[in-house]
Amino acid sequence: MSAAPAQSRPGGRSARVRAAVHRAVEELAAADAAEPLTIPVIAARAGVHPTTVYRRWGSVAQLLADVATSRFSGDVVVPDTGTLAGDLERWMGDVATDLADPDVLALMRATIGSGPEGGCACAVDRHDQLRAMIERERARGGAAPDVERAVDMLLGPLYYRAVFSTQPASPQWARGLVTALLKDM
Amino acid sequence: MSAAPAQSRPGGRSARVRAAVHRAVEELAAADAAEPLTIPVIAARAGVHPTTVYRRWGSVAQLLADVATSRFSGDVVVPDTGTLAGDLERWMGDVATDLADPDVLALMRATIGSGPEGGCACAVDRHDQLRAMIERERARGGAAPDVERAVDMLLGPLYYRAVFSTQPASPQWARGLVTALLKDM
DNA sequence: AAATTATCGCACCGATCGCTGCGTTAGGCT
DNA sequence: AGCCTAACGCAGCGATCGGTGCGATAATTT
Repeated sequence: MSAAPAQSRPGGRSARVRAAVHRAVEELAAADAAEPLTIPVIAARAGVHPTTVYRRWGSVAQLLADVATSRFSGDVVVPDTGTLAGDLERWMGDVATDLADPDVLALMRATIGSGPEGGCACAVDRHDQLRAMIERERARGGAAPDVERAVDMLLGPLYYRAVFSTQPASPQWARGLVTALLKDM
Repeated sequence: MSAAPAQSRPGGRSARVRAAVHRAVEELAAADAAEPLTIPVIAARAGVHPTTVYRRWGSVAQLLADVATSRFSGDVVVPDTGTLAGDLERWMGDVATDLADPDVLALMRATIGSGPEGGCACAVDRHDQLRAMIERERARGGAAPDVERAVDMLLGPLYYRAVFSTQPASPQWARGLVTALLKDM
């Protein structure tokens, strides 16, 4: 007998159920809060029994955090154009394009409202990506602004417009933030 | 008989009930989502019958929007120090101090999650205040940055840190954003 | 291929939610 | 002071939610 044989089973049907539930959450969050966004509703849309959702995730807040973490990680890759300005401009354009989708925004809003950890789950990955680009530029020998300052001047305005303002955050405008950041340093 | 005698009655008990419900929403939102934040719970905490809340507000989303509009309007006054830099620094310090309260943050998060209009309800007043200060400086004959740019560089980082980051937004740091904005223009 | 067991579906229960008549209280006006 | 009616409290009604046993299914290992 072994010590710990196989504690988890992440293949096949489990993965399929997980994908269906994630998709249902995104679709329901996109339907501007007309749907109550509760576990039976999510399960019904996913074609899955509510019991499964209760057992795997426990609460809507945890489910939303899981969905947000999956959604806001990995779909934007860190570019490598050779210069920090080029990297940042391309990356900001991609992030802005991703945030232009109303469905993505709705998911983000719902996640923020679900708990204190929700907001961080939407942004930590972007934070890490930004730090990676800046540290790479420094390793290359170039001058780069502080990560903290870059977050304030790039992610700050972008996410503010997405959540708090009615003004559109176009990729062109987002790229303009990069030049404003790199100008005075 | 008059045309429209008295369609509303905002005094006395109605005002008292409104204040109690608003207070209950703020307190429940501050109790980090452990409470379900539903109408019977809000009414019970306010010492008010649930029927009243259903009739006056209809849904939790509308109630939250009402509370947020009341809370994020008027508690910060537009200063008048004579210079734009002085006005902005004092104002940003006040706004940052207000946002440092975890209860205020919890209310903001819940409002954002309640509907697409929630985010705007938390920021429109600050937007107007910022525009007022900038237009006053222009009427004074001085040079002032674009309102749009000021929103991006001041409100953007401040609200981003409040919602998406774990980094504290101290009043000193918020005042520093003003000098960074006014430096390059 | 057979065994093992993590995972899912089904039926069901108590609790709570959202909402609606109806009577009562108390602001606002003459 | 007295009337009028907006606003509130009470009782109760479907409907739905969150959660629990128990058997069935299928992913993984031997």
